[in-house]
Amino acid sequence: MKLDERKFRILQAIIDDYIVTAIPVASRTISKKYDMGVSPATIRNEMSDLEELGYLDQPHVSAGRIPSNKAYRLYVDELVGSFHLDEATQRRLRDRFMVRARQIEDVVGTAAQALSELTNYTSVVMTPKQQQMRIRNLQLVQTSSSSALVVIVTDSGIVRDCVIHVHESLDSDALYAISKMLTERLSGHTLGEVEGILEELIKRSPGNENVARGISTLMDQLQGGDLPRTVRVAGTSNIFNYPEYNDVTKAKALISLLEDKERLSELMRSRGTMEFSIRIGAENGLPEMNDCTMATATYRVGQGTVGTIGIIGPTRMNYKKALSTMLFIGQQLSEMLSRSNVPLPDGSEDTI
Amino acid sequence: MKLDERKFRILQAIIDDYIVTAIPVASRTISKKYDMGVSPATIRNEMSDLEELGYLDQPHVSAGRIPSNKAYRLYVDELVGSFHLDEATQRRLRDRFMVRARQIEDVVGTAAQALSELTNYTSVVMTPKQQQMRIRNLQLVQTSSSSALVVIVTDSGIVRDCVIHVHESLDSDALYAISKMLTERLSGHTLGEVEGILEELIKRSPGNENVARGISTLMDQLQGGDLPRTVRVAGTSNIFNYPEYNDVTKAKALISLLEDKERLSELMRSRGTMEFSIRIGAENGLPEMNDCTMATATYRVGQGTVGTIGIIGPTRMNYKKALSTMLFIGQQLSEMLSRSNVPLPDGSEDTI
DNA sequence: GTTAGCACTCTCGGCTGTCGAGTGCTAATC
DNA sequence: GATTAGCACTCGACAGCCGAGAGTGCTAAC
Repeated sequence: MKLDERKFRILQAIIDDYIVTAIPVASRTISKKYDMGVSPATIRNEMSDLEELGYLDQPHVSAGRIPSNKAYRLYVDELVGSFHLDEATQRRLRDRFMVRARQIEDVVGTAAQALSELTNYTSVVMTPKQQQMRIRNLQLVQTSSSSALVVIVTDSGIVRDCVIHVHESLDSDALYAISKMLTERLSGHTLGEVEGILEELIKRSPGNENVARGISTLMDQLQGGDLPRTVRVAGTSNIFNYPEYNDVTKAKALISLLEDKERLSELMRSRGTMEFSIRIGAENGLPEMNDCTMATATYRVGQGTVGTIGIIGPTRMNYKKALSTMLFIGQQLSEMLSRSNVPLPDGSEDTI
Repeated sequence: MKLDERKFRILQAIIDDYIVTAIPVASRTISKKYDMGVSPATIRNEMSDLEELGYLDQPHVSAGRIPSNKAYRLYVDELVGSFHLDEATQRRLRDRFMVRARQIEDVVGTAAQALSELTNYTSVVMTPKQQQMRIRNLQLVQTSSSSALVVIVTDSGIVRDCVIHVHESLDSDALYAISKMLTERLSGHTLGEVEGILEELIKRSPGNENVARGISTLMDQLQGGDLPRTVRVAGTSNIFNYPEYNDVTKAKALISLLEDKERLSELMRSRGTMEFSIRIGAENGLPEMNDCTMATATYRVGQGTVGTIGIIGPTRMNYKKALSTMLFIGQQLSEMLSRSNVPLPDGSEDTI
């Protein structure tokens, strides 16, 4: 049996209907509401075929049909490429991203917020691995007589910092001198390369061992090799908008997952670096995500560095809207973080 | 009718029982389990009196009694002063706070996490107003040819930063010179005083107007006058541990509140600066908090600056445990943030 | 003042019957 | 051969009912 034109249209209609109503779709509904030009009985025959083909499920014999995950898969595969966000929303989003970026976490927070508000689903945004970022500037700032803050500015204007111990004999001027020296050596290199360079530095000028080792340890932290990267979640309570999560234990399981940043970043990391990925229901591989779809997309910071942005919603999510919003925000994020100058709004007053 | 010794003991027993079981307490339970030495019938008479006095409610005629908010109020008032956390937990908590503090947000995050894990309730921690913090050091770090990061280190080792525009003619050395000058002028002053000082600076040396104005605008932001201050929430999913929130709509309302940082900080701000405050049910003034107790305590950063730490749980919360944990963590937080040196763990290697 | 005894009330779970929605099948029709 | 009308059938949702169990309030006795 093949999936001919009409079967496909019927399947599409069923999915469209189910996405908004969340109740099993009856043959009569399709026949009337979607103007198929055939009677319910015919639709029923087709539906029966579709069920046999694995595209439809039937909760019980006297209920309508609901799309199976296989159906959603077909549906989104068909959809791919047709994602376009209306101009008005695009404009509004662009404005929203015209803010000052400081720590990458802030930008990521804005993105998560926007994404969940626009889609009404829960959004998850993960900061990228930072090995590929290039250092532009490094500076030590005295925080007490024996500690200093290392501030690293990367080529995309992103700032990272960390407190380290310093020897008491080093005053502010000495730290500045060290900063200049380090900036000279390290600028243009990626965070990933720093370790090697510092090692060499230690070999060549043994006097500075401690400086180098300090920075090196710091780098490890900043790269966050195996550490859980920062994950921002927004719109958690949105899951209650969907009857799928009227069941308290289900809701609890999902919310617990959203709170567990480790598992969540594991989940997102497993998507690899494909431009985008959609996992429907069991494809996610987690029991608490069995009636969820998680869609993710990557964004770029500079060259080669990727972060992940995603949405979590019921399998019957409004794929078209959700995905186009997500992809657009991902683009915006990439653009904003890859401009070598952090943009400042026009008319900004705080100029020195 | 007065609340004599025995009535009080009975009330206490009812509350203790209800706190753990969450089911209405029967006269027989009290008589047997709490060893009152009188028969259920006597207890019933007393309970009847207690109900008349407003300390007990009865869901329906053939159910046991549940404590009213008035009862909880009496109970916690009686409890005040007897909060003590066992040594083992204290030790564990102290260890947990022996980490590197950088941004105040990080410390606050740790505190929130610890509080929710230990109590099994939801925790909320708000960063303090920062007007009262004293500047120790200020440094400008070049982030691009036309922008710089202002890093401010306060007397408690807390770091704040912000990006500002700078004139293209200023190179790294020039920025360092400006930093030194500003540090000299501003160190020892509170963030709140900066504005005045900068104004004077502008008057005296008109050449530097832009510098000063830039920093001043920044200060406004950092103080966050009326801006919502940072609020960290942890253990959201804990609310599902309590049958009070088996109702999805209730859970949704509360979780939405927890997500709305503006309302949440408003709620916490309204507590004033008392050492601690406990609001039971309707005392919170929000419909979604009607079966919740919210307990808050203040913590200090340096002198005069206070932040708020709090827990949200069902009205029948385990007050003794919850409050002693909260108060202890508040203390730890104060201590850690008020030590003028940010502590570093022993054996730390990253020393320059 | 305390308590035993008992009638009374109310909730909860299980069971039943009805209603309505929707299907599957068959036979007639195009 | 595809489509459709008609009808029997199935199943879930819902309301109503019943009995069991929990717990009280009251009364009368101690």
